[in-house]
Amino acid sequence: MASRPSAPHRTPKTRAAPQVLERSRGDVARQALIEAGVAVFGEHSLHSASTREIARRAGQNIAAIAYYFGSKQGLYHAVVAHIAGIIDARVGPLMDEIASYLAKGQPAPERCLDYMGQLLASTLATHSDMLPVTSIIIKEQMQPTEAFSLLYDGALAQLQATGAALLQAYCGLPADAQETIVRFHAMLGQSLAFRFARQTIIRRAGWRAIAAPQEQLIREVVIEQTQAAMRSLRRQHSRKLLART
Amino acid sequence: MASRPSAPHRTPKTRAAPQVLERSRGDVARQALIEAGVAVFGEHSLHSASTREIARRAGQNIAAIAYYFGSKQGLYHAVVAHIAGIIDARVGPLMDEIASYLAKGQPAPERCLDYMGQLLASTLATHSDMLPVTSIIIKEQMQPTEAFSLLYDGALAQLQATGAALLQAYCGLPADAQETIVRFHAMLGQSLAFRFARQTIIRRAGWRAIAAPQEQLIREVVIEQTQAAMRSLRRQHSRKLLART
DNA sequence: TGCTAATTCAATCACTTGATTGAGTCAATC
DNA sequence: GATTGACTCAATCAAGTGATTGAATTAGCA
Repeated sequence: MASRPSAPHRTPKTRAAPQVLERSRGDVARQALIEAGVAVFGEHSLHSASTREIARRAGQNIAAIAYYFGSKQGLYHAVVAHIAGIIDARVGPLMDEIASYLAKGQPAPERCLDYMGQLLASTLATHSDMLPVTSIIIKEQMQPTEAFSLLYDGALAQLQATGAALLQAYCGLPADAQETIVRFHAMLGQSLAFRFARQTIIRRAGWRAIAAPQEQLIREVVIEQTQAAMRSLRRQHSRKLLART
Repeated sequence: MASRPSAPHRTPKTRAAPQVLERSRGDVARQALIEAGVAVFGEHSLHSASTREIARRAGQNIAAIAYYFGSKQGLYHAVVAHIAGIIDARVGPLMDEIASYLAKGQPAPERCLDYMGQLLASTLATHSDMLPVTSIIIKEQMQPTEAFSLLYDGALAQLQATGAALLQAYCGLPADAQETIVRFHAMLGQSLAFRFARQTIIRRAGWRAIAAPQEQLIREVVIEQTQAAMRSLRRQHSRKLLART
């Protein structure tokens, strides 16, 4: 952790908002390293990814990693935070809209069904650009490092909460019940299967990749099956309420 | 690939059947290396896993890896083949039973529903013993090596085929249609979500691990939601048939 | 222009990696 | 009991690892 006397300005954390107008030379280098990091950490594990490879792809010197991020691990954390930002940019607006809709009270059942479909569809990031992102996420799922919290707190928790809220609104399940949580996670799994069990579906279906037409079919199926499960659940719940009176 | 003159006997492939009565000294060493390999390749990637670590855990000398498997990659292939055997041992008998039941013709709808539930439940291997296995599988899904075929041909293909056959029998979908394949993969995803998106559900639900009570709840939810989707699909199909007449 | 801080660079460090080697050990067979 | 082939071992190799260093370069401001 010894900082060099000539460079005491290391940024503490690169947080969100990778927007336009890159200012200093350093910001360009930082951004290039993070983007190269996404690619290389996606292809290799945290340990086997080589800083030389990352620097090479970013067009930077190896020493730049220590200079901007302190260490390889520091760069990795910046990469994971960057990914949380990507996810949030994809599904954040929708989640906010759903939250504010539900907050108004008296949600229309059909609207809830539709929102759930949109929510699952928005997690269906099968585009090849998202492949290294998916790869890093799943490594953190299976062998979480301390960087997992960046992902969870930064995006995944809100996704789970939104799903549970929709199940409560539509099916009457309490949003914080174990059953509700498990139900939404299983529904989400339908979508995740095409990102996480990627090679199996590609081989089995004889696809070369998962492109627009494939994603279209997947989206329809996932939405339809999810809504079927939700409708069935809603009927069960109504029946239970009737029986009680 | 130069073989040593004093050890020209390298086994070509360790295939399945890791049954009782280990004979020679070599078989014990081989087995120990494969089991240690499952653990270490589960925790690290193919590249970052260290042969020294594997040998240490197996209680073997490093040179034993080259001796028995030719190279680190040779050991890795043996490990993946071993995993395919584990999966097949878990779900193979059920798949065979389903296949022979369907082959008899005139399958009972309720029986099909039940089989699908059993099939998905059998893929729900959340026990901690299976963690490194799951880890290796998912690495092959995201960045397949040539070892992926061992997994796919050895177990995954039959699983997919069995699921599609059940969907055909119950819902009337053609087993080899894209839609059918995608539908079963999505259903399977409900179960896989608890193995692949492991850390998210553990955090979200506040679990310490996924043990028996958790697995019980997951199993019920997955089966119930899958059967709801299937029933809905069956109704759609019946309606379509009626409309045609 | 001159000064200073920010940034880049090649060189180097100690360390780990997979693989190889040849000598050594073991157990079975004659 | 010697011989043979299967197996184990410590030592060693070249190649690659993350990190560090101090000098060189660049940019911003006076």
